[in-house]
Amino acid sequence: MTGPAEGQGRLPLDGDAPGADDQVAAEPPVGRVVRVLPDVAAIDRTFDYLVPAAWEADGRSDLVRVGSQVRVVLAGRRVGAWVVEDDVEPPPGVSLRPLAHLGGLGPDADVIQLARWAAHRWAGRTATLLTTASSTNRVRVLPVAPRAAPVPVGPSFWAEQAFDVARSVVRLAPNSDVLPLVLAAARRGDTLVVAPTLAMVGRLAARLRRTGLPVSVVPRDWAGAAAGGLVLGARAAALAPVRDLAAVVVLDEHDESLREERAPTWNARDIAIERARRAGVPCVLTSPCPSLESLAWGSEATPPRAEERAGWPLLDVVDRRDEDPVRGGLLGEALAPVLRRDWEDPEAAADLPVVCVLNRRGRSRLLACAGCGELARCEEHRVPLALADDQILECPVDGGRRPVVCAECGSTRFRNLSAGVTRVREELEALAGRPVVEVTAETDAGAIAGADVYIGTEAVLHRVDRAARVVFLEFDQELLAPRMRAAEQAMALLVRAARLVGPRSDGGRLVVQTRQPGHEVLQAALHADPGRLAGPEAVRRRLLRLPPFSAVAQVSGAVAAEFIERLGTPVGIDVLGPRDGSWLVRAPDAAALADVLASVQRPAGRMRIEVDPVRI
DNA sequence: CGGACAAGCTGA
DNA sequence: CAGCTTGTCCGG
Repeated sequence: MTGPAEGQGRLPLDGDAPGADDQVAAEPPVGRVVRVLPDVAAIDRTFDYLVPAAWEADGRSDLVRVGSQVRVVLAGRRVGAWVVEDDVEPPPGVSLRPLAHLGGLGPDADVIQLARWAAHRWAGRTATLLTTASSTNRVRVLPVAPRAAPVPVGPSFWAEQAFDVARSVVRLAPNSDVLPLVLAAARRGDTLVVAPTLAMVGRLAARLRRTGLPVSVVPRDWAGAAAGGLVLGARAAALAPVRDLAAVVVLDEHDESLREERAPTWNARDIAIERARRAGVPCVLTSPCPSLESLAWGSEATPPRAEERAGWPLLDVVDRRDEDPVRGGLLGEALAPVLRRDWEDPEAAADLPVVCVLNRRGRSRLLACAGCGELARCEEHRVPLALADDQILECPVDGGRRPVVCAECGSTRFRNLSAGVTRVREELEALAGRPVVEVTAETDAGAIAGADVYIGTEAVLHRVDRAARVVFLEFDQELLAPRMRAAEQAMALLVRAARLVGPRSDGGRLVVQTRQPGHEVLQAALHADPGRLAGPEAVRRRLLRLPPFSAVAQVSGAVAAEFIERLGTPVGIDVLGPRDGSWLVRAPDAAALADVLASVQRPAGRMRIEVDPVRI
């Protein structure tokens, strides 16, 4: 058994039926009793209530079903709750109170079980996930089930094939169309489609509706989803109602938007996978750059080389080591023609802007050798070294120190490469000879319109729809970020940019400035072959016993130390830290990690458990 | 979480 | 030792 520990603070397991000792039922009949899970922070257990006899008369009792939202009086106050079991035998000796109020219909028994699984998997409360699984407005009657419409036959053989295996990872170039795949799924019956952003969901829903298929977008149309047809949504859709689930599709499974940032840090991809497994239906993940987690989970289907190449833009790698290391700023000579839109076909993309990306995120300063331009980096951990003082270079991973000497040429002079967006904007303007608009996550939409050149952090890639060129002014920040997933995250940025500029056949082109032109991420994008990154990355992760070859949780907060102490070091579990007040708990796999995190009681006080942390 | 209650702290 | 604070427990 891998279920949660029994007893206080945990929901009963399947088959953990009350009244196991089957005594004579001598109690007087009390009427219908339901088990509810209150939506109260710090309570993760169930309570039993009577369905009021008066509800029989007006039909309200018919709406008391597993999943229904109700209000109950608990410890003297009215709180929201979900019915999680019907017709239960209450434990002896407790006086039952009646339900206080009926809300609307909620997630069905399967989704409740799924939410319980997810709460255990990510070490959080079931109620948090049930909130996500529930309608935002009250639903008492489901709409009439839509008539099954004929699904148009897509032109793609690969789309049909994807569903012949239970676990499929379909690699699709950034500018490939996913519609054939969704149609192939819809041909099997009610399908759940999870995408990272609502923007993507909206575009896809509009196209599907034009084919005449019944489409519900959650959370807006929760009731429609429950009634039947295709169900689309962002990450919360993984827990949405689907009438008769026949297939599950997760688009852009590598995208970190599929992961909830607040604890429990559940990932919609992993919930969708589990949901399909429980329902015994095929699950297909798509991505231009499949995550190692997905590749470990399912079988990868790759498109023909020519087709995949066609879906990527061209990539211009500007090797900044060649530039004058003393005089050169961020903006080398190679950028001038791009910024002045001085390219072969001046008509192409005439109305589209040039988008420049400069990530200040992480604030890690890069040091480049003043002699040869090589970056100061730790060979062992592949991260940039920081200047501890004037004489010492320090590795941010293990604190290892070495003298300020370039590993390539022996020079002892280094230059700091940091430069803020604001200053660079002015330099860009001078170089481009036209206005340059700065875009950050805070820039309001009205200010973003009609400029020829934009500059911003990676947020700019979310704020602009199309571009003639995307230029990464300083990509080494991404490639060398001291995070386990730095390479995958850098790849995801290139994918996003690739969609802004379009495929190479439409003139799509990316420009990346780097001092590591041979880096696997750049080689993968250059050759439109993400396998060139995934292969070596998997080797590294396996060697370091990092996910997906283990499962990790980060424990932080005021009472983290006490929690870690209670945890001890069970067999097969590593506890690393503390580092900056937080610990890492590592287990062989996600199930073992969940079990160990649930094996001890949490101390009272503030604590955060981040399962599958992104920034380790 | 928030109410109930018990165990500790203070002050005249 | 009342009156208050702080801590711990528990809710049907």
